[in-house]
Amino acid sequence: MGVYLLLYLQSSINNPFRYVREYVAKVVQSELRRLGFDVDFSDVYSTLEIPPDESLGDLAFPVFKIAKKFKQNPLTLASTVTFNIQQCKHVLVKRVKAVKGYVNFFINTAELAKILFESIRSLGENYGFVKVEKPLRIVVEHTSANPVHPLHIGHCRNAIIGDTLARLLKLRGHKVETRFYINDMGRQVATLVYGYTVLGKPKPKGKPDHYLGLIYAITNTIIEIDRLKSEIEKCKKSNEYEKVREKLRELDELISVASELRSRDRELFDKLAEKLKGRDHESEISRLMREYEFRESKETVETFREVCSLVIQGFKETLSKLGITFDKWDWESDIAWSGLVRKLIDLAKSRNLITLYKGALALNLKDVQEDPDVREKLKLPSFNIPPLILMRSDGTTLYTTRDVAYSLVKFENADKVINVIMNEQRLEQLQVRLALAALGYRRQAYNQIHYVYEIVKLPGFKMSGRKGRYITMDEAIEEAIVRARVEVDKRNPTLPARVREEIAKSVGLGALRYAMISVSATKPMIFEWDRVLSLEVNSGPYIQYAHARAVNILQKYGKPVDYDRIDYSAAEETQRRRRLVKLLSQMPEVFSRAADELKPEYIVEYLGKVAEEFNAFYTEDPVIGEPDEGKRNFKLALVEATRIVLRNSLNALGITAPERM
RNA sequence: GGGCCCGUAGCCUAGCCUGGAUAGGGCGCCGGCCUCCUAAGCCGGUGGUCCGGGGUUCAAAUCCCCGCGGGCCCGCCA
Repeated sequence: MGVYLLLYLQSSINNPFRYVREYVAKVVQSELRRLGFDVDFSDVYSTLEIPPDESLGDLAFPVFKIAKKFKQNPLTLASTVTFNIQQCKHVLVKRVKAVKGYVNFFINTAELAKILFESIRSLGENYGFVKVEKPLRIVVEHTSANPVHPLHIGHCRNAIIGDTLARLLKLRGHKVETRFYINDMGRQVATLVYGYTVLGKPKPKGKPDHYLGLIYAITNTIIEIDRLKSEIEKCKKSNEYEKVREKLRELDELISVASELRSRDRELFDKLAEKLKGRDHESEISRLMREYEFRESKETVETFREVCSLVIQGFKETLSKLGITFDKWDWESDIAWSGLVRKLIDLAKSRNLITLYKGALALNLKDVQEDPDVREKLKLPSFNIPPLILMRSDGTTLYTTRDVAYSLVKFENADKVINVIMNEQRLEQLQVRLALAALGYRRQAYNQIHYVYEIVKLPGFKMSGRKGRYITMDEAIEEAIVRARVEVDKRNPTLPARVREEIAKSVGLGALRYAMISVSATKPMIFEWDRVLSLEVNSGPYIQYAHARAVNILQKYGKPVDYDRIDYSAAEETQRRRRLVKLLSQMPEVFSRAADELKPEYIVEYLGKVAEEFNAFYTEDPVIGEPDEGKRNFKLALVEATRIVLRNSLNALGITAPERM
């Protein structure tokens, strides 16, 4: 028992269910050892599982592996172990039963409840957030949308995933830094600058990112149309009619895009079309890019910065509505201007890694791909990744090259870097890591995680910033709040307007955040208002509602819970109470796994279960009306524990827990 | 052509990494429950070739191989 006591002191107070596992694992291990089977504690611990049906038990040890290892009949072994365990008394174990090769344990829930309540009482708003022993410095780069249009619902998924990961890691005890990469050197920003300049740099009407986004989409579409038209002429001259037909179809599509855009702001569209007429777009945009990268023109530099700053101002406004902020905003151009990109190219030269690919300066990735250590650590696919082109013929650099440099910047003060970037960029992200490895930056190559998420589609089509076809994040947020407000007004017409508005915000934003992480990131998502902004079961509001009910009971009761007069036998009286006690004790485990494996959806799933159990408990087991004082105190403590678990878990996901709704 | 991701009831989704006991939820549909802590709720019913076929294993939704369907990538774009 001395060992158990020690374990109790170590882990029970902040992680009740883990303590139960350790306790049971210890019991199993010592029985097996007594029988002459030498097994590791950690093996037994990790083999324990929760039975599919609680009538089988609360925790189970399948003996199959061990039976095989020691050449025993699994059924007999399970029975023997069970019989032996039954010979001693174990505080936390109520009953043991052997079933078809499993040793099934029934937990003494009254004892578990004691530990749980003690933990809740002493930790309160920190309950569940178990810290890692060795904190890491972790950078989470996310959102990083091109500063040429407003954030749309695709970025919304990215932002919410990234922000949630950062929250989890921070609560886990890591030192987290969030970063936004401002991709201001690409062709896209140059295109916007081009359109913005020919218009005479107009002052934005309305939200700047929305206004500039429209200018960008119009400029881009007109350029594309002009390009297609000249290509069609070329093909006609060379009698390539198949191609002509194909391009005409493309042109048709673009013209309908143009008409959509024109209907959004006729005056702006016509003016832009007028100003762009007859210009050589390609060479003007290339000139702008050159002038910016090499800082050849002060005016160009200022215009690029001005345009990006305006859009970013819009980003910040949007993100702040969801409570998302960044520690650092990194300008791609700053990295290029710092000379770091140049240094990397020199490094590649000195290491003899430069090759010519398609006539351009490129990084040889052949040797690094053959390194078995690299192959394994980077999980390389079984095909050859061609050399990475570092520079255009005109001497300007490319996105991927600058991204390699940016990786080094992110790693300056970090042990690990997590990039939340869509699936489309998988190969590019792999190339970055491969390039890092080739250049000798193994630490960076191996500790950079590409956190992949799939794009968000609209029911009919794919969103496109270039075509101006998107649902903006601002619209989504607004709509979410509006929908929630309708419900709040219906249910609580007597509350002051200010309070109703606050609840509507909490519920609407909660629904949005919950929906965005309740689907695994690698699954494509189709955005439908009714699904994303659901206010029903298995939604953010469902969880919040359970929380509000818990708060309501405690408020109605009006006094603090009396933990000294609890009749713990109440814990064993109903299945519902047992389940709640077990579930609530599991929060620390669930949270830790979610943070360590970067899977916030574990918490979503867990919250669903807790809310469901609590709602059922709420309807079938009156708390305040309980006549027996000891039992009433038990129930009150259970409600308090539920309240804290729900609130803490919601907060970990960036969702607020309203006290009433 | 090559590579990566996804495929679980009419629809959405968990479980897959680390194989275990009758595959969990939700939406929808059908039927019940507010003189009692907020019905954004609860209870019951309906609905499954876990894409298909092989293999490994005492045991496969889960691991391996071969296919099928959908998405994405393979640019001196980002």
